[in-house]
Amino acid sequence: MHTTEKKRSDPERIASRRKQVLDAAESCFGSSGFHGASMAEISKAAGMSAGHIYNYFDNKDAIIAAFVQQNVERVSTLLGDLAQREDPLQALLDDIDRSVSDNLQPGVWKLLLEIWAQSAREPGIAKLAQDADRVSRTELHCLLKRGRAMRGWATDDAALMARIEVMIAIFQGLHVRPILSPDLDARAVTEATRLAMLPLLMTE
Amino acid sequence: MHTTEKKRSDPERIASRRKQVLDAAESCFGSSGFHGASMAEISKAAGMSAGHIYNYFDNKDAIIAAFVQQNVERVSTLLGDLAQREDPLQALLDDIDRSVSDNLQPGVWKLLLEIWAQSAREPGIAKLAQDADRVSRTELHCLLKRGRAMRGWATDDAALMARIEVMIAIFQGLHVRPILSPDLDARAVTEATRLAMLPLLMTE
Amino acid sequence: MHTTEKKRSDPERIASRRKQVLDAAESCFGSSGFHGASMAEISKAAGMSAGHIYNYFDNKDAIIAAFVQQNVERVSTLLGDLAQREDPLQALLDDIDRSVSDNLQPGVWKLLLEIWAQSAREPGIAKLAQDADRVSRTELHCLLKRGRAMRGWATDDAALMARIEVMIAIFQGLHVRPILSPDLDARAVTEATRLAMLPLLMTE
Amino acid sequence: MHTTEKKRSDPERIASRRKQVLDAAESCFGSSGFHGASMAEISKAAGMSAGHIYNYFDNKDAIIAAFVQQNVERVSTLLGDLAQREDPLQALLDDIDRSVSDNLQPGVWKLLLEIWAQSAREPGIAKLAQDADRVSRTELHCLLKRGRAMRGWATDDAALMARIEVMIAIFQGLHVRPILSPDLDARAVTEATRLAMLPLLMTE
DNA sequence: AATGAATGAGTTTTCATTCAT
DNA sequence: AATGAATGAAAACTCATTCAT
Repeated sequence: MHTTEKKRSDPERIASRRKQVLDAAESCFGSSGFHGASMAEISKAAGMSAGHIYNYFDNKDAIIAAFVQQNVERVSTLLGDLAQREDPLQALLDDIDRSVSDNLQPGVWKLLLEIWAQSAREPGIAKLAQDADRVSRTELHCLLKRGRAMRGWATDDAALMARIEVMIAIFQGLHVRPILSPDLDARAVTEATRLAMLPLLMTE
Repeated sequence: MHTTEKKRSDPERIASRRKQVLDAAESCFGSSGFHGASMAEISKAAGMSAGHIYNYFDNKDAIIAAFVQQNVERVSTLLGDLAQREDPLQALLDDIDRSVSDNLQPGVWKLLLEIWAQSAREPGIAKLAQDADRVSRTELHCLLKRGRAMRGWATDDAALMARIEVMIAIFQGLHVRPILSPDLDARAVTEATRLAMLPLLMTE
Repeated sequence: MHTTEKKRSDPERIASRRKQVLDAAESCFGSSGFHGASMAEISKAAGMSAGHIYNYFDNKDAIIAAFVQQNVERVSTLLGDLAQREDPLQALLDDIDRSVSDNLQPGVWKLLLEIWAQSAREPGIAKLAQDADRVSRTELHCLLKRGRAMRGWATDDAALMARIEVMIAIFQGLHVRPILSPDLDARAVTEATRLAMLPLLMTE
Repeated sequence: MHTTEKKRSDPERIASRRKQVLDAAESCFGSSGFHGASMAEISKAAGMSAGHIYNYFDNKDAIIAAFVQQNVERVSTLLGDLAQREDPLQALLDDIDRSVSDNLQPGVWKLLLEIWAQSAREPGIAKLAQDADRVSRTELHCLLKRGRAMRGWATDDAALMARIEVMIAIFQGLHVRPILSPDLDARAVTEATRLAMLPLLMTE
């Protein structure tokens, strides 16, 4: 049991255990919300005793924070893809189909709403979310600036940033729609979204 | 006992007491969220014992429900104004300045997020919010159809409804932005919003 | 309103109000038990505000006590009837039919059980019930002694009192039976009761 | 950790904890009644925090139910003894001394009254008590029928069952007597009880 | 005499967190 | 490393009782 290998405590075992907890938390938070999910529930889903979780996280808030961190980082990944593309403006337009239908998926918006609502209450959570959002905005700003440069358009940084705010608003707003309008027509909404995005992206 | 006024029992005293509780709840919900706000906290803010609140509301959920109801009804009022205007399409465009800065007000978005998150969890709350949203959508649909008719444009109902979804998404998304991007430039965002709204409103 | 008559406060109006409350209490106690019946419930049944009841009773316990008092006194009335009869032993036997079916009535045993259980907890209530029971026992003892004298039987007071205890036990036990054995055959039980009573009454 | 014993988790530790709670409940229920006994009181008597009790019982009602179940089962044990005896009729007569003095024990009748009163209110409790009572009646019916057969007596089932009802009524009534007549003469009552039981048991 | 608004103490119950093993 | 028994603080809610009117 203690030759030298595997079981010996620290390096990646801890990371694996934390992931195990965060995955369990994701499922619990999704069905019950941050408050509604009890440590007992999470520990059962994680296949780990409640007490043991405290060896990996200081307290429940730390789990929430780590979970939020993990989720706000996901967005960056998406932007990374865009950065690879030749013409980012066109790429964004082309991706609208996929983005819209992604955003309308339940299970996604449930958790995002939970995160946003929590950000509105807990400054600590707000900071995490704001930092990630700022990074995304900046990255997007770079991309778009490049795309505009390709087309020979001058860029007013403040104006472009405002357009980015509205573009993100559209997608984040689309997260809210399925809650309030469960029967919306996803295909038609995709069309309309493209209509709104077009001037934001393709106008000098 | 004085003239005819206040004190003796039922008709509007109850309404006034309920309002007193709902106002207190609004402030507590705003700072602590639905779950975080305790009845003790609310009762203190309402200047009323916790036990007494139960003479006006069956339980805490009933307070939340009444609060949500009150807030989702506010939107209808706004649409009522629009209905008065001669050219609703133009009116919407003209109002963007005000709408955007309204949506960026803190205290508004805090509570709306709370409501949306709660709708994602509690079917009862979801129903309230969905019903109100449906009414607003329908009303808006009427208005826009009329505006389009004035211009001699034909209307594909499904397509128009999808545009409405996106327009609402923009404004609801703008509620989320100040949480994640507290330093955004409201003026510039207003401009960008107009840019996105234009094709949704003014395209055949 | 204040000529001299009626409304002028004290003498019997108070008694009438108290009765009004006690009647209401009887119905509430019957359906909810002493603890389960709230003052609000009682006050509604009495057609009187909760606060006003406190002008006639010091507190809820006083209502319970008065109610118990009222009920334990009822028994005395029944014994009064027997005292009129020429041959009390025979009278008791003759009355078994009626007594048994009385005791099996629901609504009677519910309240009696409540009273007995309360007596087992509250010494104050116990005293009321014990005093009334002692009076009944003594009265019954007199009656039976007279009946035995008529037959020329000598009486060992202690032994006769013990028989009385058992006779009362039979009837009080019959109060319990319908709770535990809701389908019992009342006619057949009457027969069996007579069988058990006979030696207690008619043996030298 | 020592040998094989106690400490580690489930099988009988839970049973032991439940018993610990039920014993505490017995003492609290005895002095304060089901309603009067608070979880705080019970938890103190059980030497366990109130919250912890909820790991063993769903809620207070479940404690009451388990307690009632435990108590109504006790009766069956007594009947089991009788079944062993050669002549059950004679055995019942012989046991009257012991049965009567058992029934007059305080602490027994307190709790039984509580149970009966609770049965009169809560259908769930009523069912437990009725089921146990039915079993006892049936068992007793068997025994007596056998005893009668030994003597060559024919048995009218309904009539015999009615006698059983009365016999049980006598003993259950004797539970009530000490509350209302605390100074009764136990010896003399035993004699009188035998007098009443005799025709119920020994008559064709 | 009468109301019912208002209180506050007390109830059951939940749950994050700790700690002996 | 891992458990889960145990705690204690807080939550929502109820209700007898009081008191201004």
